[in-house]
Amino acid sequence: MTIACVELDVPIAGPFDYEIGLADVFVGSIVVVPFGRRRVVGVVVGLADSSVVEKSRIRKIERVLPVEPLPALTLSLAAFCADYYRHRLGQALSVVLPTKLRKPDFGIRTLLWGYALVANRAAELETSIPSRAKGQQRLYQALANQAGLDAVQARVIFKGAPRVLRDWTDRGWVDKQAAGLKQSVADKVQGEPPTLAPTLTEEQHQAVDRIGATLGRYVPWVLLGVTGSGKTEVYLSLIERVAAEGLQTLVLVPEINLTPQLVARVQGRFPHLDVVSLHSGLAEGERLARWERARSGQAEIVLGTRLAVFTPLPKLGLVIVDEEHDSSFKQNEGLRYHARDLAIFVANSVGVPVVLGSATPSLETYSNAIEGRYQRADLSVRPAAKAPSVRFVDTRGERIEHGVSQTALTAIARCIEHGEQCLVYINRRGFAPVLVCHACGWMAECRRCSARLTLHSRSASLKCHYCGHEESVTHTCPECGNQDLRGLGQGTQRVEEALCSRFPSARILRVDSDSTRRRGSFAAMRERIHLEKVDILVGTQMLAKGHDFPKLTLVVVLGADHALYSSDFRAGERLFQQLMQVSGRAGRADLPGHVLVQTEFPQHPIYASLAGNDFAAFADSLLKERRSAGFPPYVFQAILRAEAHRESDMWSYLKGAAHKASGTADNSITLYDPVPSPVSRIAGRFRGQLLIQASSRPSLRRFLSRWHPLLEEDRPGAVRWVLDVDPVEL
DNA sequence: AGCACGCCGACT
DNA sequence: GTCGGCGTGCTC
Repeated sequence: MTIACVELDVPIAGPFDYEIGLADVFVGSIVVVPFGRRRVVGVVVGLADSSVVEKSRIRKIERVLPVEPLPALTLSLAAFCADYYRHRLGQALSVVLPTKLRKPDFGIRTLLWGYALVANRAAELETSIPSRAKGQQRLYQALANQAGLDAVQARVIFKGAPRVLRDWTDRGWVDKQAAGLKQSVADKVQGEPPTLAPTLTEEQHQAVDRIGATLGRYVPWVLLGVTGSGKTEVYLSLIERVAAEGLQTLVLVPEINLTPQLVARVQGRFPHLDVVSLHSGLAEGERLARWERARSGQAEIVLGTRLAVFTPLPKLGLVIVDEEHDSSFKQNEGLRYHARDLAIFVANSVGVPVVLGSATPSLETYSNAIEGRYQRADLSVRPAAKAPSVRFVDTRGERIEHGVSQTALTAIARCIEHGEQCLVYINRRGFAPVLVCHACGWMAECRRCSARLTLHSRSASLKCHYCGHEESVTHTCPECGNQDLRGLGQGTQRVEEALCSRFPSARILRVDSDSTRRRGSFAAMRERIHLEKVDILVGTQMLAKGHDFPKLTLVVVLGADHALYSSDFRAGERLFQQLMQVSGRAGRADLPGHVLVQTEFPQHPIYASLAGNDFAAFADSLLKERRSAGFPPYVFQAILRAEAHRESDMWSYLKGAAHKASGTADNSITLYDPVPSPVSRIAGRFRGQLLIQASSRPSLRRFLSRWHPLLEEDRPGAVRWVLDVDPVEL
């Protein structure tokens, strides 16, 4: 075994062969190798006695990073990703590694070096030491007597040791080797007050028992629990059982500010267990330290966003995906994976159950449940509250004031009078305010993107949400010279202003990404809401998810209809999920909740299902539609996305790709024509896409494995392309 | 992807 | 005369 096959984070097909030398190298070892004129980190994926590469070209592994090799499961997960999502293995492996481990200099500073005399040159070294240099002599004696020293010991013997040892190493008298890792970053222990497990409801109990009975083998579960039914309690009970066996649980959560709450809850419940959370807000060192705790098996509970699915867990006993329908589990750049699907792969490989929890599962998951591929456990009772009543305000028959109907205003007024809290929820998608000329119809658009600029009245600026471009508001229409430019559309700011003037004495809090950034942390806002220092909350997306606001009894939904116009076939599904989620915020124990949805289409089937609080009816009707229209989950999709500065380059590339596809596809594949992307130009690049549909997952994979290698052939240099397998957004 | 080599334009 | 533009070619 003199050759290591190493995968690198480079866009060329690997693996690359390297000579092993003296280092201890295993499959899974993370190594630093010379590559061209630089040094890069790679992962050893194989060992061999010989290589087909010409001997003179093979270089040597520089060093092995001072961490344990990646376990086989992690390697096979990366291999699956590479194959399924048509990505290079080396790049997939790089995604798996914590960022700290992607740097060739990792461990140079934290590494503890060991020094030993080079046997046949010891005499030479000894004679070189001047008789005055007592420290050097002591150092030499120690090296000779102890057959080796690490840097810390050496320093104790003689303060100038590091310098001298480096000098001796350079002269070849002393050998330097990694002797281990310096003490790792200390973990922060959060002092959460311990909480007791509540008594489970009959339904929760049943769910725990049924799922618990499948521990130890791969069984995919859908936990369909209406908002407020206590899914988390089911998770906690299962985690407890798994931990009692000495096994680990992986909990995946959406990418939101909610993670700390869940961590606190889990830690509070299991004060004696090691709970590790992994999310994007962590410093690199902290992330690595936590990753290490998970990888070593020390942490019993690993809770994190999509990236956490790659954490090596030696004693995995259970996987939980909370809010499994959430689109933040899909990564939309680089390796375009779906963490929920990978969680299923992981559970299947290890042989443990996976629980997909949601009040509104994705149709993919739901159809798996009703067709019996997944087991299903339902929580249909809200122990703490009744389901909210849902009403619709037909905006065609109403006077609308800054986007808010009279009916809604009246309801808000009544809510405040009762000393209760109210949430005005704005469906943000494409709902941002724009600057419009009322004389000629001109709208402020981004010069580099096919998108309108969003008006931020507070900063008097126009911003492009796609390329980040920002300019100040003009007061004169560039088309017709008119001075009467106005904001159109209900941004959260406008609604806030309107509500302020209508309810001058009410305490109004706006929660969106802008206001959160400016007014401090999200946690502080939650605190205010909890202490009932807020009467009216105005916000988007951020407010929809899993917060328990005690006095919230009224939810007003604005801009829901936007989803009904969308070209994305999933828009309806997403709207329903959002509305169910946000309605779930309303009402607690003794205070019944009300939801008011403003719409021009009160009789639309989506709204009817929402009023009945009936996910099943909604999902069944959508599934029927999807089946007859030939959409997922009944077909399997991939999208080739291309972009170029010159539109014609992009089109000719996509047409070429379509041509290659038609030569590769069998009759299970449907090829569509290249079309412009929904935002057809971003930052000056024209974007188009080509949709592929297959009647089965295997046939899609077969097709992609043949088509994908052709996509790089005769590509005009200026064209960039990516393949998105199982796209979530069109 | 990086990184260097290389071959043409406007500058101290 | 050089600094620097990005085309093109290579990486075990």
